[in-house]
Amino acid sequence: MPELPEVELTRRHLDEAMRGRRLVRVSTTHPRTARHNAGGATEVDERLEGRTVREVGRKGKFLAAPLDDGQTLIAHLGMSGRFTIGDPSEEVALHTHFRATLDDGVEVRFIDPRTFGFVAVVSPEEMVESGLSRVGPDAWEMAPTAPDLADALGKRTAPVKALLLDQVIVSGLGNIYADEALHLAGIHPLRPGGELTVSDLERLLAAIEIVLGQALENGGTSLDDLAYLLPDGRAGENLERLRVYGRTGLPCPTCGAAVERIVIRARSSHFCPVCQPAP
DNA sequence: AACGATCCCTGTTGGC
DNA sequence: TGCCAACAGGGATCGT
Repeated sequence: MPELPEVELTRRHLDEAMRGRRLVRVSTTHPRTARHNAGGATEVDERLEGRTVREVGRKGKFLAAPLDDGQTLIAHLGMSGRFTIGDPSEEVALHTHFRATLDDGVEVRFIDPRTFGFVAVVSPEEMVESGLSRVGPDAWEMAPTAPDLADALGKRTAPVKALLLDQVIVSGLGNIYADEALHLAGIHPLRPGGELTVSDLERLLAAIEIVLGQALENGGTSLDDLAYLLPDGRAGENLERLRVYGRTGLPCPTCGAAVERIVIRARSSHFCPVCQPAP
């Protein structure tokens, strides 16, 4: 699944290809991909065509590209979305829902089998109304300090795992890296968020930085099913570096105990029962 | 307000 | 071997 590292690697490729480029022709071909614009695919295409991309940025798992007229192109990879950058003559892959031809002849495509992702174009006013304005501090670029995080968690009673997935508190973590960071920090996923000490949170923030940094260095995590691929078609190599995610029953890399799996908020959580003591 | 459940979707997997 | 139900999950939405 694309989480912060995969989105960031995608951003770098898109910025390289799109910065300063004009969108000559845009074609959105799936209604769910355009669902965040009331006018659907037609509106997305019309509002994007002719615009020039200033740069491609990112906040959490959202890609946000400001345009020359003040609008912003927003994209989310959902759980199966990926971009490709290439020649318009290349064969169009199944589940290609968005295509944009740039003024240098390059074509950017969005492929998303499960359609959890989307492409949207918003004005500054619409930006305020959109979910993007509510996205919290980016876990990589502007991670909060431990005291700030303690403040944000307050007396929250929800499991820390659920709170890490809440993009309002810290943005960019998904199921894989949340599990990985909690393991590295030695924190059980069911610990109530508000009960974590500043010391716990310092270890957690350090773990998040390590886990995300390692994933970025390794080109992201490509699961074997709906493999996440970089825009250049390469697969990430971080899968083999995962410590607990998807490793139920296998030995914990730290102590050797069998990794366990439980369900929290309808999401699988993997943890070591020894290194991450139950609350 | 906070929390938890439900829904969306389709490729893959596992059980019979 | 073949079929089909179950599973995976980010975020929006809704009920409590």
